Amino acid sequence: MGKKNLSLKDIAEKAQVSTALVSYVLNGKEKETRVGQEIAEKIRQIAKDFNYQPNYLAKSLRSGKTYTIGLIIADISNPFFANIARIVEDEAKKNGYTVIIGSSDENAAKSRDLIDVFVNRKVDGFIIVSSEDTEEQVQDLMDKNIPFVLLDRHFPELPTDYVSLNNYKAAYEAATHLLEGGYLKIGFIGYKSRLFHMKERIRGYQEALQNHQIAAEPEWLLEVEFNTLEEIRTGIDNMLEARHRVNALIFGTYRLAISGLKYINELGLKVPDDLAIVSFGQAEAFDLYYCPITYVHQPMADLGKTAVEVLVKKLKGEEGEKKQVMMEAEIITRSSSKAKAAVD
Amino acid sequence: MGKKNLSLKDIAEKAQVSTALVSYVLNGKEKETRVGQEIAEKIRQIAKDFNYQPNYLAKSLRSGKTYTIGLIIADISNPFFANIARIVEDEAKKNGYTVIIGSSDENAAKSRDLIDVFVNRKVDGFIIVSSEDTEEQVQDLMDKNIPFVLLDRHFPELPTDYVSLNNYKAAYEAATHLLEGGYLKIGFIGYKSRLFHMKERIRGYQEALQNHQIAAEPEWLLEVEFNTLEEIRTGIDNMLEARHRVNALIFGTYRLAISGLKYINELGLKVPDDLAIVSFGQAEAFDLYYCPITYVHQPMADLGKTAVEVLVKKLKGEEGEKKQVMMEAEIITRSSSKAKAAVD
DNA sequence: ATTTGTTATTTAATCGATTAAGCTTACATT
DNA sequence: AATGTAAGCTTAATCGATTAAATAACAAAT
Repeated sequence: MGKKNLSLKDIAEKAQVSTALVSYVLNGKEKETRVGQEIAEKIRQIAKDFNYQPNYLAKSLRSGKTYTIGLIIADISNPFFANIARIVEDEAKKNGYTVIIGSSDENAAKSRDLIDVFVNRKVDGFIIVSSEDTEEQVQDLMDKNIPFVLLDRHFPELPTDYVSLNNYKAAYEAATHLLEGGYLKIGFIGYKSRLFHMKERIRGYQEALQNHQIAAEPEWLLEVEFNTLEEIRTGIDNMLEARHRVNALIFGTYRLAISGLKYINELGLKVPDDLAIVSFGQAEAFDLYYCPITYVHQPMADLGKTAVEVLVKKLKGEEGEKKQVMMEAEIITRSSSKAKAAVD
Repeated sequence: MGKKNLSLKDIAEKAQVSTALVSYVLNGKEKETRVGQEIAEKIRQIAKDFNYQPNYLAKSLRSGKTYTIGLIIADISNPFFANIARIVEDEAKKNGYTVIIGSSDENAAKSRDLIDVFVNRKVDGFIIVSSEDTEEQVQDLMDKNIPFVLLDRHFPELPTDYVSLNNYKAAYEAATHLLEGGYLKIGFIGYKSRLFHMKERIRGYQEALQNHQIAAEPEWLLEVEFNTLEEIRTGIDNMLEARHRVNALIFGTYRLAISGLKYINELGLKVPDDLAIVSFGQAEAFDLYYCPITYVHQPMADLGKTAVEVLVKKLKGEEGEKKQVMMEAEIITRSSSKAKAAVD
């Protein structure tokens, strides 16, 4: 109804009391501050009648708290991050926080910009999916005592809170799953990255082969710079050369899998007979593929939820030790990695 | 370096001047306010040395502007909205705005909550993908003089700014495309909704059939309440009954298409021979499907970009008439709607 | 009558920036 | 010498809320 936004002062005038009383009453401090019953009731009524809404800017300026969380991800248009963002949004809301999201495009400079902007806007804390070469930014946050939690990725050499996945184990299990299905020549397509999570996926893949006495050919590991059809094409061609031809492929992210599968379709290869497939991450596309794709299920809901929990606890001052949570992934087996018939 | 955040006052003390001068200089008003050259330089230097960052809360409280845009969408984890969100984020940033995103889940109550929260946080304006039964909320914003632009969906009876798609025409063309390919028995699966954009898609489909002298069977139109396998299954079964069997299907959203295609796979129907397919909206999954899916391409980048432009213009006071932008979709033809051989 | 205590309320500083208005100088003009 | 005026700064109010400290009003105790 009311056109303009009423302030505390307006309510105070209407109730013929000072702003202090109004503030006390509306913030549930009437007991401690001994506000009279009648006056309190009157104030409450007037606030309600005029639909008083406090100005959060003023509140925040005074209290130093904005009840806002900055979420830095690589790209909100990537379903993996979008899913996480949704969980974070919901969990944050449950705790009375609003989320500002920024997409870094895996770019350290953009990430720094976003963090700066969000710090200026006085977010209470950050949830960050780190990009390559952002250790310094993380260190800065620690120096400035700004609370944050790293999500999905972390830097093992930095003593930060984080919530991420046991990528080594997940990759190890993915490879083992294929090996046990009779696929002994397994390729891996990931990103060329200094980021720990990707390194761990590769290490898991490699150690699984080693522990099964498989001597991996160097061509079996492809680390692309970007997810371009160009690179994927060349890499897969390489893996398919006769003298070291792979019969299974693990993709390090679902997007790489989609690019790879497109090319595999082009080549007319049949999954899983010509090539078995396991991918990290889930995708709608995997369900619709003629041969549903086996994937490493990342517990996005748990990841996001836990990250918010850890951060909110820090924000509420219920600190404790560093919270370093490592979650387990689960292999969802579908036909793309069906065990080989006992031939071959 | 500096641990604590310096305020204007701190800078002023270090420079031995009043806060007013510092404010003038750092806001580029030294000319109008005749600040001395030397002092100005000194202030600038000190601000730089100590990496002074203004407190946006204070600025906003004073100016009444937060340079924040509230974006209300149905669900950030839905790629369609996530893509739009990304565009909006980037465009907003170019204009110096930060975006807060909220997911309404197509639910009027949640939508209202989000709007309230964002209004309290004093966003400068809104970009809204409206849910059903939110006309009142839109009207409230108008009454309160809060700038906003409706995106992707609008209410024809409300005189608001909006940026959306010519859904009628897009659906008409989609149906016509199928008709011209020889598919005369076309079903449509959409949502049961009072929202204009969905009604328009249905109308476009229906009028295309009419104008081609096709008498549509009532079973050909399925309006689901929710996107459940249950409803889809029953509906498609219905459309496939012998006496009025369809040979082509239009899906009203990409998610409906994905659900529908899953069931079509289950049934063992071959696209496009048993059933031709056209879907609204694009999806990664469509590329990977054994028979790539023809779809109505929605110009998300243009939609998002234009919405931000329109809103920012309003925010800058460069008003004018109501901006009501209606964009055209484009049919991207793939094999799922390949013209029938001249048999049948 | 004075002190003490309790309850109920107001005053005013504060958060950090912006900005209209006021105050000093210095110097030019009459 | 008196007046005007422009340059260069400072003062202080303001945005809207919170909250420690001060004050008022009144009852009970000394």
